[in-house]
Amino acid sequence: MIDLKLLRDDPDRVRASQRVRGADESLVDALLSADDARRAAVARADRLRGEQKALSREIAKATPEQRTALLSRAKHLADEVKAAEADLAEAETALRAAHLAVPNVVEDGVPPGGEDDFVTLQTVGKPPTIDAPLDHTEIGAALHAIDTERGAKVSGARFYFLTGVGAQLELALVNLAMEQAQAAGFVPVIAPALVKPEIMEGTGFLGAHAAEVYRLADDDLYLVGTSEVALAGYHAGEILDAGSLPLRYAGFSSCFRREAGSYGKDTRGIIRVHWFDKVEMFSYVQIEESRDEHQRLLAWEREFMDKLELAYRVIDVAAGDLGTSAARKFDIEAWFPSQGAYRELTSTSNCTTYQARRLNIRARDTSSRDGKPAAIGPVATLNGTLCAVARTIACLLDHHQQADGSVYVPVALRPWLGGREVLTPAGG
RNA sequence: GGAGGCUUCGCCUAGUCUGGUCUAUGGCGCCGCACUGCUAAUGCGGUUUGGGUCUCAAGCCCAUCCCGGGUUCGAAUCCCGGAGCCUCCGCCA
Repeated sequence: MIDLKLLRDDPDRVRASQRVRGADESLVDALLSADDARRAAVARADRLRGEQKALSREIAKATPEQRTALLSRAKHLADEVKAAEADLAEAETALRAAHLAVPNVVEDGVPPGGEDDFVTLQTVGKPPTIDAPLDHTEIGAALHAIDTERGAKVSGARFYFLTGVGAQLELALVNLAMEQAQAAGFVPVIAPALVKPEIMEGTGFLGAHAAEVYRLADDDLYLVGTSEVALAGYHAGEILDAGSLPLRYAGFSSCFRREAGSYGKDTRGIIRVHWFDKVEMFSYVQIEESRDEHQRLLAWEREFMDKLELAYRVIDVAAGDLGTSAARKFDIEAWFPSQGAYRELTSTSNCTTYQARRLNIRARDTSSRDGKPAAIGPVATLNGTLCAVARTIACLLDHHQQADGSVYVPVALRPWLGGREVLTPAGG
């Protein structure tokens, strides 16, 4: 949810944000009038409740003779209070709906436009040149590392088994990612993959992308599409000590996505699947720190790409392609030789205070008190992929394939793969 | 899955039976001030959170006793539903 105070003080800024997103500007005015309506309803309900309180105090002190007269007045007033409270509840519901409909205000400098209007910030490394490259499905099959046929037999389309060196690769990547995160000061976390509706809603995944999310109807729980959800919910409803910020967590969990509406896209292999494991970075920081933290998350993502010895580019995602919660987003896209294209491997978003407002996560600043009450305000939350395992494996096999059918193993991964420098097809 | 107990403003706690200055008690912690020639002791004051109003300062007002309903002029207190925690039984990796 955006800051209503900002909206009242500077509605044009919010309108401008809607414009670069290609979103509906009239939502801003709808929110403004819903805000006015709620405040009017609050004023009226508060006034009536005040009268009611005063009157009921009189009744408590009144003599039995006075009481009868006061009671009839009080009964009438109670009806009015009830009606005013009903109006207020309605106004609050309307405000919340209007509030949720407005996405985060984009950061200055975000490229305007849609999916294809990203700006490439940096290109790193040289894409390998291989004649007639195989794709990761073929390589994975030859290595007996990826079995999508049996994945389909057991669980359906977009499921897979990682076997042998494929399973080892997952563990190697997770270990490498967790080791790097811990060295950078992240608290390692194994997070639940099932969450309650209010947490899923608070992180913004039940809005426009609700169809992407698996729901367990019998238990009213949702399967997370990323551990961002659990890591954001971790401090929901809490007031953090500002002195303890930044708080950084590296969460490992399975991720589940229905991939509704992506039929026919990446149907081969494990680039786009219903389930995969992921190591996700998540930071809670003061709002003034959020831009710098975003750069740090990007730097840690790049560090990981460098360890995997991949050629990649960093893109500044255009406003229209940002999620609801994000004020800015950087993606890292690595080179897939078999596709002759850069494909997204990681993504980092600065959600500023938008997500924290929804989840009611605040910080108390006790540093500059001088007898004054401590300042309390929402924190900024940021997230970034460190390693989305399945897609990263797909990229590694594709990117590091050799002419002889073997796959080069990046130096950083070798300690977890028995020191192997190449992966060789069985029997080849 | 079955039975019982518990949930109060950071933590602990009084209050719930018997509805009305509960405008929520006390302790700890924390903040400020005073005093003693030092951050210890003592004394005094302050200390939930959100919202409304406003010369966005003080003040005033409203809400908030796990959550949601209900009864009532009036609910921390009574009734119904739900959540979480604990104990025991059952089941289970």
